[in-house]
Amino acid sequence: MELNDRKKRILQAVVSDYIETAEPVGSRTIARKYVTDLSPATIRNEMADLEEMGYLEQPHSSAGRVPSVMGYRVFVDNIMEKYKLSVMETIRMQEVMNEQAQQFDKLIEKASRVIASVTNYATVAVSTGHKRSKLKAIQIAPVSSKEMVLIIVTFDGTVKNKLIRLKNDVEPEDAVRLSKEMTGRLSGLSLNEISLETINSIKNEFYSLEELVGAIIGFVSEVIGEIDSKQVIVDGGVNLLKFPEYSNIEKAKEILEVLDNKEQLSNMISLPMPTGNKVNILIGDEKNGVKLKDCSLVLCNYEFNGSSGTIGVIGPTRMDYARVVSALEYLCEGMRPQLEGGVTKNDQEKK
Amino acid sequence: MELNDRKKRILQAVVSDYIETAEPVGSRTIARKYVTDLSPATIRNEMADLEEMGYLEQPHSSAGRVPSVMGYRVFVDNIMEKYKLSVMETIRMQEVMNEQAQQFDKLIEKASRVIASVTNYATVAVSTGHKRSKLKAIQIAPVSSKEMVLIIVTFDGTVKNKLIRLKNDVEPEDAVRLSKEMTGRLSGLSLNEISLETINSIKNEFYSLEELVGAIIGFVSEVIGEIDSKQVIVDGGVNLLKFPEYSNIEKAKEILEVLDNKEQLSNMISLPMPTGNKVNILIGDEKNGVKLKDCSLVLCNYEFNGSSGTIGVIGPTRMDYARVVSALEYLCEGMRPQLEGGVTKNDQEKK
DNA sequence: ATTAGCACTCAAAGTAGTTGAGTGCTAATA
DNA sequence: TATTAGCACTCAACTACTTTGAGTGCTAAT
Repeated sequence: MELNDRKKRILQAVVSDYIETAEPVGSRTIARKYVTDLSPATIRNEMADLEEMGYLEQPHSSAGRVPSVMGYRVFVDNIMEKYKLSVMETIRMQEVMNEQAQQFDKLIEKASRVIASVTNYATVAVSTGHKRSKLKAIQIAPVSSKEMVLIIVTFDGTVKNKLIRLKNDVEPEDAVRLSKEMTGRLSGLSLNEISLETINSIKNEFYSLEELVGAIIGFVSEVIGEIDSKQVIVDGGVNLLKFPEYSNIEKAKEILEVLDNKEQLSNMISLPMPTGNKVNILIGDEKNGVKLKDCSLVLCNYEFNGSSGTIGVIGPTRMDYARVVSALEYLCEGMRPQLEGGVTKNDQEKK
Repeated sequence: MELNDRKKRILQAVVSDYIETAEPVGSRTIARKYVTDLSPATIRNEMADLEEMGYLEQPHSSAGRVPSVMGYRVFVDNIMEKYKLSVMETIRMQEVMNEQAQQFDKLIEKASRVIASVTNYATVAVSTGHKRSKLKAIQIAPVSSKEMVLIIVTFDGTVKNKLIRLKNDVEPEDAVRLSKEMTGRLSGLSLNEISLETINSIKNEFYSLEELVGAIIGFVSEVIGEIDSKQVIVDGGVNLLKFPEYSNIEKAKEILEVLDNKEQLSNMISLPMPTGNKVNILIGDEKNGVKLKDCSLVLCNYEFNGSSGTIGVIGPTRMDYARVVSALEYLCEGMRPQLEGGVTKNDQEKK
């Protein structure tokens, strides 16, 4: 049997209505609200076909139809129309993009927050590719003779700092010299390219600053660890509670617990880097080993000053895919490298 | 009527059992499990008295008794026995205290996490008193000739940084000079004592570095803003979902939404600085304007290198107060100033 | 090919009836 | 006089049964 035009129209009606109401959709409803040129009986016949083809399901024999995972799939891939973001929505997203464009880590945090609030689902973001981000500078800023702030800056604009207290005095000049030297030797290397030999040679050269050098090395490895164990940001978990699919606590707990488990989330999101920075939609079934039956996940990759990552929206399978996709695309597009005086795509569109 | 010893025993039984089971407690249960030397009938009479006195309530006429807010109050103030923390519990808390003792902001984050996981309720922490924390140093660390990391360090060990990009080149020497000068002039001042005049005089003196000085001033005011608008940390919200009082979604949503609203939380927690760093227990009724009827809040103040704050546990009124109080007291005690070589109270106890 | 009509299905909502944990009161007991 | 056994009473929670209505599939008419 072929998915002809009429069948498509009816499938679209079922999915759209179900997305809106969360109730099984009957033939009458469709005839009244969507496909007014056909009678319920005809629609019933078509729906029976669609069910046979695997696009629809019936919760029980006298209920309306509900989209199956396959149904959502073709809806998302072939039927769904592009959602046009409202002005308010674009403004809210742009505000964030403009505000804090320098610091990678903060940027993602803000981005997650907007996406959660614009889509009304939950957001998850991880920064991968980070690993490859190269060291730009190591700075030692003396606070007092025994206290230093260590700073590591990478090429993507991530800044990590640590306040340390030393037992021995260190002259500010020495600190400056050391940081210059370390920056010189280590700059351009990716964080995990820094070898023990390099470190040791610095250690030998600055044997008088042994304690400080030790602290720096400790900090560097700490930062490597931190950056490698990708940062996972979650926002908008509570949003999900307003959907009827989570009105029973067990379901709600299930998903909120997943959102609380950064480890698991990271696995779920970061494995399946799909094509370019197109959005990728995972529906229903198990996603990367994490089983969240009735959830969908819309993922989008972003890039920013050489670092990249994935930001995703988690919600019920009955998610407003069109809106979510548009929002994510707009945001990720707007997050492309912001070089000095650079113009992002969204800016251009506005003109 | 007087709250004699026998009544106290029975009240204790009711509260303890209700805390454990979340079910109304009947006279038989008490006679079997707690007050074995009295018959159910006698206990019934006493319970009727306790109800008349306002310490107990009946959900309906043929149910057992449940503690009233007043009942919890006297339980907490006069009846409850101190809970002795298990070794595991103390170890878990100490690990955190020792690990990241230098940086104030990170410390509180970790502390919240442990408390949530040790108590199995939700934790909320704010850092107040921060406002009074004094500026220790302003550092400018050049990354390249056009990029600088600005760093502000306060006396309590808070470090804030920001990566900025300038239009004009700045010589590293100038940056060093400027940061020395600014540290010299501003160090020791609390963040909101920094006056416009001081700022302007620096601006005049370093007119050639106008852009950089401008950026720094912007950053300083940003940091003041950030520190004044207290940082609110929340953890363990999902923990609450396992309690039957939140098995209906509306209730769950209500409390999780409060936990999501940092503004509201901050008001709820930070207003009622009670005596010293003793714990303070708010039961049931409205707390500082936020109405969360069936919740209790156990608060404890901490101090750390001159900054202070409040950490609190939120849970159902039927909370294991004794355990929560002990955990909070232990933790806040352990968080006292960690000066070089200093010994905290908990360390001493161990010996 | 479409549709009106009708019998059929089944979850959800409503209606009793039953059960059992718990109470309060009274009269017997230590 | 304080305690307790005994008993009638209450009421949420559970079960079993009925009703309702939205929705279906099939058939015969258009």
